[in-house]
Amino acid sequence: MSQKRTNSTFIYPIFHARMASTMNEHNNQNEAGIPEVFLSPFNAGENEDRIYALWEQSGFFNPDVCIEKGITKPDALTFSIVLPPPNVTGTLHMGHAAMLAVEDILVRHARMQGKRTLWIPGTDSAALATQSKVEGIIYKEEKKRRDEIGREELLKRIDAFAEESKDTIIGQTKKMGASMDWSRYAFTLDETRYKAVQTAFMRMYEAGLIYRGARSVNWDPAMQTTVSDDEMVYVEQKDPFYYFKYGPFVIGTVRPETKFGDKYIVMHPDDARYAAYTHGQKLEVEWINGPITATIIKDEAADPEIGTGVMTITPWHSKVDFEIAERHGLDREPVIDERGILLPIAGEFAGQHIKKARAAIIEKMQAKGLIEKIDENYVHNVSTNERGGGMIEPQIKEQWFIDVNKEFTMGHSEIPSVAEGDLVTLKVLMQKAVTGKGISIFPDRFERVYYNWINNLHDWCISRQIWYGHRIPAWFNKGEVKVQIDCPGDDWTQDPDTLDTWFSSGLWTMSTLGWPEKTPDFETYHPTTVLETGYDILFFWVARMVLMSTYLTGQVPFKNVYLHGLVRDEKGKKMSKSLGNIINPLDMIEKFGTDATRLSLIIGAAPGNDVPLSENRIKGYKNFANKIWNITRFILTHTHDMDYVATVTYSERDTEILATLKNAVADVTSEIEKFNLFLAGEKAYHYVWSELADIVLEESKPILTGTDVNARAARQAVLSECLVTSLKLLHPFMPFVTETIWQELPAELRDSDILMVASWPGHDKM
RNA sequence: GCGCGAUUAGCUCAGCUGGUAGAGCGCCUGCAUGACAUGCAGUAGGUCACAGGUUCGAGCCCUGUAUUGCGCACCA
Repeated sequence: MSQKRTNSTFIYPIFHARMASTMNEHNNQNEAGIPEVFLSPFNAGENEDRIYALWEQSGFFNPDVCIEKGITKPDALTFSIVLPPPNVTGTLHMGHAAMLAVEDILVRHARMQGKRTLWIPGTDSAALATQSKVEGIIYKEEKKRRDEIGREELLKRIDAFAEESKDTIIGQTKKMGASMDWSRYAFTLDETRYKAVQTAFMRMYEAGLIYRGARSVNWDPAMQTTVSDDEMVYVEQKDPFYYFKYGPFVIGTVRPETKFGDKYIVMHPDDARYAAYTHGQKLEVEWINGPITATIIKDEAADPEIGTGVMTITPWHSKVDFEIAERHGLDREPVIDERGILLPIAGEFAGQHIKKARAAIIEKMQAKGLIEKIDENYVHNVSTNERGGGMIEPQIKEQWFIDVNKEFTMGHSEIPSVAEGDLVTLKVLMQKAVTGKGISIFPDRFERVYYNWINNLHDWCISRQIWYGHRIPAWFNKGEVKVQIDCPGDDWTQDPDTLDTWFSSGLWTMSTLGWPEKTPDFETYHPTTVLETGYDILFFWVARMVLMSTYLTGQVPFKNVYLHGLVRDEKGKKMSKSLGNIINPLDMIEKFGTDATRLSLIIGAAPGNDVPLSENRIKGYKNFANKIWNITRFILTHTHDMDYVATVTYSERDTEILATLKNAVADVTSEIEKFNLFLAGEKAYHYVWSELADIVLEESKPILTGTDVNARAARQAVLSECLVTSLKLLHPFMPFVTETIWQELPAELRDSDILMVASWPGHDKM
């Protein structure tokens, strides 16, 4: 097939001798003077790895090299961005692909603008997720549980596993064309990052912002660890709802197994039905395991509208109950242990697992006549652990917390609307970073979501009972606690707990740049220019980085936040294994090329909106890559005899074409700068296809084959300009096809050997 | 319950500070024309959810309603 086409290109026998010497050496040309590669359609698979290697070897991913080689001026504006580190054990999915596409576009654009551009790659240990994955493998293969393996051995195994799978995700990231500076690769658990975590913990502890206390936490009995509020998922479930006779009252519950020790009866102070009872009044009631002395508590937390308006509380196993108990200084007692086994307070049921005990408890209560009625169709939400899916059991436990409401005096501050010496809290800092415009969030409606979340924010429980992660720099000795990095002495043992993975993630913009040391990188690139991540991670991560950075450095972590949407299937459904609708980015790259895959994730994907993806969509952009290829072929075919130094006189139409081109450049540039990549991509696409190819090329045919030498020369110059500029314009979006073409262009047309560092059109190097 | 969105062509969505409705895909018709059939030329298809209001003028601004998605809280 390509053979046939070769023959068809013999039409322009004129061959400029000058051209031959200026062509790149590796180019094989046919007699028409254009590189042979253009005679068959663009083949992404044949070129992508070669092109990525070319970029990598050039060293230009590293801004220091760009300065060294004179590509970037040392005093140029900076553009910096940190990669949201994928889990070290993960594989690339469409969400990553979308993220990499967006970030790479921003980065390539900035680099071409001559900015001092840094994109730092890294991976996340993702403590809980990784440990549970490895534990799962070990259990499956060796039938061994955590305790049987031991801390040291398990950590060794996890490290090995992480090291092994690290290369997978890195390799896949490169496939997407991501132009990151691999020499600055960071891992959340490496030495520099560990030091940042310890330093942050120490400083916040010394300032009283981290404290240790016994509070109600979310306990996962399956994974044996606390879980943060944000990592809980609520699942709707139908359970019987029991109405029990509790003395003269009727109380309701779905969880009879927690009720053994209930001895406080809570009612709203204004509830007329119970006006006869007074706060603190005691009465004897017959209960599951015999008589109990109950106390009346009047508290507004009791909603008169719900059930009978009366409830008993279990402070140890419920957050709300815990708060009521706090308010009134009530006793609290555990009923269920950390593994879900009933404690001695349950009498004859002690030692049983709650799941099995429930039926027996109900049976006994039935026999004692304590059951008023049972509603079998009660639907309620139960909380589960997002990672692993286990039920969450509130427990009171001694843990480490970050106090978000404690007032302190602000130190050094570069945050707008926060001055040194101001009395603030962490919550206030998080708010003011955004209200003061130190940080802008795109799309801006998420700023309101962000405030909403902060207003509801509670102290953050940062300790986890898992082994993989950053060890807490705290030491215990007979009830005494010391917070320091080194062991204080023989009698001291380190807190076995590790930190919530988001604690270290919160330091990411800082730690990747070398904080707490005052490194040149930190001085140059912090605050970072933009943080790009999914809107689903606004609370987990974005807010935590703001907290950490504003407090510890007096700087915002980033000036802009770009939130992308979720990649869904073509029907708008979430991609999941169980639905079998996952589109694997690597398959798509294989099938349609990276450029097509990238574009399909950009065009039509407004920030903050979910993007429906289908193979068909990607295929459409593959066609576009080929279109660019053929535009090049056409222009090269008609310009190979061009005289690059001759002055030409433009016709009115020539000038108009160049003006249209200039407009397109201005449009695309301004949309990128406004973070409207979906519009920028669409406009570039539209210009190249509908304007350049469909109109300009078509109308140029008679001129190029005509006899008017001047008109022809002028149009040749115009088309060359259109081609070069279009390649530049498209490069951030479609780096591979544009660079592949660039490498084949005559030297006269190029202002740089590598398109990646060519100058952005209409933009002199800064 | 509180908050944030969405509702525009068959589908997925754009539409910037109000000025005659847009794209991609799909559909239909024609076309192997020397860049490209991974293509070209064209056609059809919309009371911009509904009801009011502001305005010379509203898809866009205001009020309300409906439907729908998401987040948070509650969940005795």
